[in-house]
Amino acid sequence: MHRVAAEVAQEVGVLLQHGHLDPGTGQEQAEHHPGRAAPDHADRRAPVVHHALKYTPRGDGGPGPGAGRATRTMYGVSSSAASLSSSPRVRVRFCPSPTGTPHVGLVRTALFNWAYARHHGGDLVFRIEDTDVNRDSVESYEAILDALRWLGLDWDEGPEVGGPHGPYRQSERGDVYADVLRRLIDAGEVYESYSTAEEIEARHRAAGRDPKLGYDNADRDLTEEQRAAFRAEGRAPVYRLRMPDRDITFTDLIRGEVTFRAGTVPDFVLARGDGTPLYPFTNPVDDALQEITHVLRGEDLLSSTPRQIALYEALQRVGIGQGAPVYAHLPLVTGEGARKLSKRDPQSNLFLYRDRGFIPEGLLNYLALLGWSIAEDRDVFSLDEMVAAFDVSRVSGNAARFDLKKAEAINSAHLRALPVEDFARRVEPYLEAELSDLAQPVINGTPTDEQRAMISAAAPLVQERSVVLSDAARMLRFLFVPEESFAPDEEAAEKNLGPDAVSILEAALTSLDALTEWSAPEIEAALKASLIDGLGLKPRKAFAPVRVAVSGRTVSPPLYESMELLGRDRSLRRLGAGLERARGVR
RNA sequence: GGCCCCGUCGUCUAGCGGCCUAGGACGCCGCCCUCUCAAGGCGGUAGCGCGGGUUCAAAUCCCGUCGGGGCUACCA
Repeated sequence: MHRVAAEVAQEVGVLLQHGHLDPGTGQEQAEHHPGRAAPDHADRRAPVVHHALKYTPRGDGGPGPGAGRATRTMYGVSSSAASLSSSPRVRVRFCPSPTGTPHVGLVRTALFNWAYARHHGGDLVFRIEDTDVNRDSVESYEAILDALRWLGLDWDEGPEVGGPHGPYRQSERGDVYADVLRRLIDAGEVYESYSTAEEIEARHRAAGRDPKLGYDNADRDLTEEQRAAFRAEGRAPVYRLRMPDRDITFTDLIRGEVTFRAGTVPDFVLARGDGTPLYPFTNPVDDALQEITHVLRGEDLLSSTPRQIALYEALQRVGIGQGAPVYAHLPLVTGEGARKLSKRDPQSNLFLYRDRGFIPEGLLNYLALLGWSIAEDRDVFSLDEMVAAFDVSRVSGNAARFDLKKAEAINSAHLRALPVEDFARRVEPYLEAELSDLAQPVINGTPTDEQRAMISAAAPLVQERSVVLSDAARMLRFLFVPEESFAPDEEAAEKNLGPDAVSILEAALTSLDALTEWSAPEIEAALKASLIDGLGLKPRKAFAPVRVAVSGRTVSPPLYESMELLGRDRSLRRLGAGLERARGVR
């Protein structure tokens, strides 16, 4: 499943074609963050390298992805030194927390980060934010890896590929956070706070303020005596960052300038009393240490940005990182009722789409449309085209509703565009699943040569009638079901294999039995002669019982071709069985 | 409640002061094609939340208003 070196190398080829640096965006970075535009690439890395070396990756790595990685690095070096000095190499990250099943919103974020990195010839860092032992699971972690591989979204640093800034799982970075926290405390940036939620609320009420205001910064200036007294009571502190007493403004690539007024963001908790680091702490710390330059994330995190910016500034004062990255807050993906799509929402489950037979090309294309458009009059495009065109500043700011119908339409366009052999190969697992209800498995992992030949022959008949791969599998089913297991769909039989069908099936059987050559054109001629001309029926009426008797369904591949593929014996036998049913014998 | 974001067809969007009697796509409706279902072809339906202002000119800029959403944990 994972990309082999050749594929990676191929993709680097694509990068070489499309990966020119965009001078416009480079310029913007420098404008938005003058402090970041370090004159010298090496200088910029210097303070961080010290830290990275101190915490060498442990279990994370294995060797890098060999040739592919080397090539990519060479590419990075070969992009002109001038552009490197004026705009630092783009480094973005994708940092899910492994809770629950991968979510389409999560994938959209991954896709935009991936596309941004590839467009700019930069790096995508994949980091796992598993700091909540109560919610994280290995199943979820593996599901995320599975999802990214299935989609073909690769990463330059992270689990399984390693990299110079590991470990890439936060659960393995405890000593990093402990050390950083120590430095922030020593520098007076962070203080111990002993207030309980009840006490904070009580203080607000006593002062006539809204009790829901949140923490009131009351422990900012506790004396050592006061702290000792709290400890003597057996209370454990939490560690809070001292927020600056001024407005915090940043320029969001999608939303423009955003300002949070001084005093509206309370001092927040970085770590529990026992030292357990929390997300608002670990996330910026790792972004700083891993030299992330651009943060593309969901709008739900917009309101935590001022806290993070304050943290980056504090980190910089203690010699860690280069201040805040550039932000782009992507619009939320919503479901019914304009609400944020949640993990509880069934339609958010990525694997549901895979199980139905969405293909990565189609799903990714649709997800890209949730907030971004490639051109005024176009919405079907490849990943390569997206990489070439992607510009995060052109992403829309409004929330986007996930529309299954449109997703299906985009997917079917990609499905039809597949080379037919490719399509046939991709149908195989779905066909296996389609047939898995039978007592004897028909396909076991890999189809036999004979089965493959049948799939290939039938693929052109179903490819353009399928929206998802499971549609194709369902239409192909009748070709693979053993005769003893074959039974028409009950509902279809009810409607089409009744008394009316007797004369039709008799006539069809008679004319087909007389054929000396079993081919689609011969079958067509025989059927038309006996049913349309002979019985004087409308085609629609005439062919329905034949279709149901042979394929078991009212929806099938084209009838004559289907019968040719099924073969003379099986076709006639099924027509005979259908006739018996129509006569009420059965 | 507070802070912040957003507001163009039912949905996703194009639009960055004149090219807009607002373009595309999905959906929906009709017709054509037709052995089913699709696909394909042709046509149609439908939108700038509201009110002020700036301007010769506003969907586009400003203000207000209304509406929707997000966040508001010792989760991420």
